[in-house]
Amino acid sequence: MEYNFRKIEKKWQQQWKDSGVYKVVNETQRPKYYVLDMFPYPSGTGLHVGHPLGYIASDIYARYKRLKGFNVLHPMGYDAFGLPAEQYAIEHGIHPAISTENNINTFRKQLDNIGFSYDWSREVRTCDPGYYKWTQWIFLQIFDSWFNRKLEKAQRIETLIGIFEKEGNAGYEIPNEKFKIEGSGKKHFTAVDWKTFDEKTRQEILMQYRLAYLAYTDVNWCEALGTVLANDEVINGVSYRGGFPVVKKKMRQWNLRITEYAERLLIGLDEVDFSDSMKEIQKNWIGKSSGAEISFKVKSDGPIEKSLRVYTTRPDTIFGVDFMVIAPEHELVNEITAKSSKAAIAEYLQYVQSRSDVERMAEVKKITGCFTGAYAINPFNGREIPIWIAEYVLIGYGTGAIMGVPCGDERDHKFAKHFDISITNIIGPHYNGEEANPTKDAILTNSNFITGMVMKDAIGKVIDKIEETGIGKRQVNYKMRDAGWSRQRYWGEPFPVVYRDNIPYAMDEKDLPLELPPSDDFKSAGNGEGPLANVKDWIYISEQEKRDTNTMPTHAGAAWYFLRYTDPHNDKKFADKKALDYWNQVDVYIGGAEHAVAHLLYSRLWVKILHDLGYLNFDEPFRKLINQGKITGDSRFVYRIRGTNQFVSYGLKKNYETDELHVDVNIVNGVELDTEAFKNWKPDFAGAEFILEEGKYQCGTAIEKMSKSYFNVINPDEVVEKYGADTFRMYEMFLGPLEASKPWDIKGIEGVHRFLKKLWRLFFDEVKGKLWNDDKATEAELKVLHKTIKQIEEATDRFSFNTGVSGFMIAINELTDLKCNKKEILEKILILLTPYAPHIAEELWNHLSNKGSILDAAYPDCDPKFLLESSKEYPISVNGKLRTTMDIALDAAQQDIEKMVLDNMVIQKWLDGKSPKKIIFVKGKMVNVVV
RNA sequence: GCCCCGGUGGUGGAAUUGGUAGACACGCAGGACUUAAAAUCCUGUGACCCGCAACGGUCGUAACGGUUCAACUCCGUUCCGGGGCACCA
Repeated sequence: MEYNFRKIEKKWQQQWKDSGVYKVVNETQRPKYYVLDMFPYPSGTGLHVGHPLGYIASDIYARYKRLKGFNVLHPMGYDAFGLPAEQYAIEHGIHPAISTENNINTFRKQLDNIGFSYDWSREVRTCDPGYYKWTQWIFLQIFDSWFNRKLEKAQRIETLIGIFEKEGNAGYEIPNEKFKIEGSGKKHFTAVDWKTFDEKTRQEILMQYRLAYLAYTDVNWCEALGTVLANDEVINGVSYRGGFPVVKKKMRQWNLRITEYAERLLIGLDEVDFSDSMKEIQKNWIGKSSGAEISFKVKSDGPIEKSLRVYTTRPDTIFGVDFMVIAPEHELVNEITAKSSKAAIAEYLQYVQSRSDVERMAEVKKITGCFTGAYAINPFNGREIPIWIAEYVLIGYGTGAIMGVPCGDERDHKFAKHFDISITNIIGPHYNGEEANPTKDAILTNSNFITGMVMKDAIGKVIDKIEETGIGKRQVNYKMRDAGWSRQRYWGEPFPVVYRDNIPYAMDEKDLPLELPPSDDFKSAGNGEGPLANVKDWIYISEQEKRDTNTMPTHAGAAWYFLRYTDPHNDKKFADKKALDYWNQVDVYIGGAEHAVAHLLYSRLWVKILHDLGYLNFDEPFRKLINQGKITGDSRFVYRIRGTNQFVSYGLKKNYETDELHVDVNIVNGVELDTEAFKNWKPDFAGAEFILEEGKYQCGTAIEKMSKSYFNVINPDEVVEKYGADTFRMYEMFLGPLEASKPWDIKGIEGVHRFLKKLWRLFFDEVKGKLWNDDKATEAELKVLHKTIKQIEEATDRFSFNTGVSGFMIAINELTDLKCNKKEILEKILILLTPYAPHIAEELWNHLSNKGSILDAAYPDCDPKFLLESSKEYPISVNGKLRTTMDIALDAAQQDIEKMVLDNMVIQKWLDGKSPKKIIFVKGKMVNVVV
């Protein structure tokens, strides 16, 4: 009987499906464990071999935890809203709902092929009204909340109204500094004021506090896509999808006030187990810096009433300030510009306006600026400091104004040199006159009351002083901006609000979901409005009532789907509290690093808000995050001699003028092209002629992203067809560490396949049939078994699945050498193997025993007494008896050791009078003693 | 420029807290079975030296230096690669 993996795998996949073994219950005494994959966007191209890498890892871990006695939640679903489906609809006239459904079916077929243990009864799709009802509902909870800075948590908006009615907003600063109340023009109001405000004013004020709010903001507008993009969707001034230009545009948009959570998002990183680089990316994105805000009196043609506020992280350099720079958009520009400078400033402002973001970003090194003719007064020594405007200072960060310290900041130094501003040296010999030195360790010179102090110590002293004198304050800033939450698209969640008098009001919960209206017009309606604006009878409910024409970004559905899996069919709540409490945090989350910023931050934000509002008893969604590496493609090229249909082999191409063309990797064996297959590949190449080297056509190679257009995509279905799902699973793991990126390389797969065949041969012989017996296992065989249990368990525990696979190979090699066919041993090996290669394990288990499904087996414990040989300690002879070092180390009497020690001067030196804990032997010689 | 991660045979990669570096696999070479091939199995495989032989010697984890009885592992400097951020004051 031979290893017929096709038959075996089909049989068991069907059996698992029919028996529903992977269905998970919420009610049980067993401890829970939650293993989650990032759910995929069901693209039209299907899965390639890179996608399942993370899914296989999580499946192994989920199955492993199940064997360990945990009740494991291991679900899968689809992030099914999104731009590509809509683009596809515009190009091909197929409704997004239909193409998405088709794509999901393809995905599902491919996933089923690999033998995953998902509980498909819990599948979620973000585009399903039964799901996005709750996305909308959560959005309304966010809309209905504000962030209480005193308690550092979100609260219901009613609590804020209560405060306003009692005491006005005195202790509760409006987050947007620039906002002014209509009519009064002020930022503060009393309880009495509040009572006099009309509905519109009240709603406008509340909007300033809501965690989901409407505001006219500069958004990243992409004309080609007809939509707004979030900051993280814009890369170097162009859209991340398509690479189209993006410009700033003021639009009334929904935003999430994520900035209020900046500090908690930062602190929360300490509690979770993410990789260093992942934490680093999030920290950078949040971009916390601490320093001080300082006010400077200003003088121009005459004294100016308003003072200039600057933000600095280095108040210690206050005496090295040689100029000030304010952003061109700064509100003081007009007011302070001296008559003599008016013309020059106007010209400069015009220049700045003409510059697009792309240009500004491309010419970062270019130094431009213009003197305003005004001066700021250094409050400590009265020195007059010229104020400039320059585009390198951004209006959106800090106060939009900086103090220029050329000896300590590189940009400031270049600016000073370029405009010939004299430079004050406050760090003595640490400044060489040629380039700035940003040190914090220098001793200050020329610095009034802080002269002689070390810079980093002076920071606190200066801040204390400016707070004492009331000219400034300690200040923490974050780079992170609020998240734009409106998209001018059709295929997303409609905003569950109704506008009356242009004020948005939350829809009643019982009217949710607000379903997308049927439509087949997906082109943007122009004027910055999305396709929904075309559906007039949906948008206009009545003359007074109007809906929002935008939809939410795909991040919305993905920001909470892991909560829905706990109770996916609930139509009364987003999930039952009991289910949420039981399943709690995701214990292990596996997915790509590309979601580091957007998806993870928004998920963390939503969970924190839901936690603050009392819906969850945890405030970080993911306890541990693992980023699987990408599997890249291994492309092949052919070289066509220009203007001909002749193709020249790689080694000879330098003799001709050629064009490099990608060729389908499936018709190349190694680097050797199958020339007949090539002729049949595309009609253009039917008459191709080849210039060969040594009778073969050699292709060029390159490692690049796996993509249809590079013809380097490997479909997992083909690999599974050829070698089987178990081989595929083990091979993807064997390729290397889960987190490393690596090119797809089929060469090694034979080795893994051979291993499974070798395993099979321990059970079956083609001639003799079944081989196993009930004999008692020998000491040597037990050693192999227990060493293997230990190794696989440890490897699996630390997600080192590549060493796990190796562990099996070693075990099978050793058992083959021992000719071990003992049922007692083989049974246990099969249990260990189940997470990695479930089909073959189940099949062999079925032949071997009548104990039911292997999926119900318990993970075996390893017995330490068999592990000695596998440890790094070697047996030696002491007084004629064979002892292991572990024996010796554990021996309380220790007489033998003392005798040995007396014989060995080196050891005596190491021991230094203490008694040994552990002795290390190498090849029977003692090399070290641990005391 | 700043921040994070990494660099081990021909290749992918092992080495859990500093303790036999190179497990396991690929590839390669040789052999067995076979008319032959495939499949399977066996042997060898970091470099160099010595030798009839050895469980013989020397070197060796990007480079140099340090700590230690002992360093792929810890510390310092440099080089290279990958990722992130980037006029963020």
